[in-house]
Amino acid sequence: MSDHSRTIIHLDIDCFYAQVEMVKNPALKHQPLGIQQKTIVVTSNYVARQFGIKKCMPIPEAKKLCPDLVLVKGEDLYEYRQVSQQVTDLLSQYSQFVERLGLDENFVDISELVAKRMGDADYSNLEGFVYGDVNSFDCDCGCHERLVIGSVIAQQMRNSVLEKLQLTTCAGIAHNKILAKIVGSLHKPNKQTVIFPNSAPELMISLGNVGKIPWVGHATKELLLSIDITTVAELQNCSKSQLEKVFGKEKAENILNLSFGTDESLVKLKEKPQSYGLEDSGKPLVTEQQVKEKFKEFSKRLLKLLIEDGRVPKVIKVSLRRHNPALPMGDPKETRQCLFNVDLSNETQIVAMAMSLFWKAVDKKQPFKIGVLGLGFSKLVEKPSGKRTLFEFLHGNNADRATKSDKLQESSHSFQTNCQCPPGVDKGVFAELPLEVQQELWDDYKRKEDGLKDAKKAKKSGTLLNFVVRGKMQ
DNA sequence: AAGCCCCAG
DNA sequence: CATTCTGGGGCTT
Repeated sequence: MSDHSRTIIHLDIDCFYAQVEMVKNPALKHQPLGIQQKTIVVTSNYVARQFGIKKCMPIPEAKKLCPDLVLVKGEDLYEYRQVSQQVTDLLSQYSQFVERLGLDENFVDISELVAKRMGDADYSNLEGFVYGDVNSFDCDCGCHERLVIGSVIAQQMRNSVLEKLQLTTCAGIAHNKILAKIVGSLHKPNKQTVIFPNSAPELMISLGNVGKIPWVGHATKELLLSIDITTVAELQNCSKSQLEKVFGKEKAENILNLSFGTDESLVKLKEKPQSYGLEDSGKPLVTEQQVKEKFKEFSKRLLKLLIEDGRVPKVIKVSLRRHNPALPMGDPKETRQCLFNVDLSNETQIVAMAMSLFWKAVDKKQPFKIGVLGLGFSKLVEKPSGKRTLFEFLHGNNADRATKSDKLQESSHSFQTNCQCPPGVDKGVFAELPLEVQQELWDDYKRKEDGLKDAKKAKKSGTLLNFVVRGKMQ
């Protein structure tokens, strides 16, 4: 018998972008509402869905189905990202193990909280729907009691999200992630569903096509098709050796397990994002100036995100897709990235780095047509404490005038003794900078070098901590 | 470390 | 107007 010791909630915010817009403007609540990105409706509220509006539906088609459809632009995800983080923060009151999936979903491992409430009479009545036949339940490991308590906690969680953030949600409660995610989507919107372990194989079969299994995407589906497997039932009945014809040993076992609703993967510790990126697929860009303008806009928006995050990036990445009149499916993106060894100093410098990466991918002498352009930052490291970074200095973050001028004086005393152009900085750009700014760049570079070493140590001990706390390696 | 692919919403 | 704008992880070099 597999392990049922955990209790996991999957929480999914109903039609997320649309709900955020309805909170901002309650007049939209009773109108059909679609969120527009470029030429499509990416999501819609439930009023609009009654008209048959679907995810990623082209605007003209949506308007035909529902002439009164109200459209709100949602290409800048900034506000959605903020509300999403508020939800995750709220859930963190229930457990340190909260894992985000996109902006509108969270897994929460509430095993500890459940253990504390076991035996409390108040927590003995199941909340919400149950998938499968409760009477056929036959496991005596205590999972039934834990999941019932889990359903009560899920209801409290959803009440809390509704009260504090005015958002309705769906929840799935199960002993693992995949089952929690699947059952949560059975009753929508604003409902919750629990599944007991013995109903797992039946739930999985009810999905029908293997593509409905979470983590089985297009590529995996095609590989399964190549060995004549299209349904979950067929997958459950196939042998591991058959799967190993097209998958590696590990992946084969993993997929077979998933088909039975078996999933040992852990809910990861809540973490800040590992990267921030922006991209735009507007009209094709054909001149250097157009590309530069795009990068400038991205830089502004990314700087805002990074200031709020508080960490600084080590890597800058440019991504692009060449405009291709060819067929719809493929998304062959090219990326160029490099170490970004200094703190972000200003927009101009970021744009300059982005452009130099751009020219690594695109031949400067040839005409070009860029369909999608993106800019991102990753390898985010904590800022050294105490001293402000150049980044904050130039953006006036938490800086009073006296401190600023003190800092300049400090710098101007020492710049001649110890200052070079740090690796990763354009030598020409560096030479143009005021001497005290050059010094600041160099100091920041040295601090970052030290910070990186610390970060590596911290990562190792973090992993060890997980092992000690959870008894398993992530 | 860089670049691509696959997964998700 | 014709699948958007993200973010995480793995594999190969």
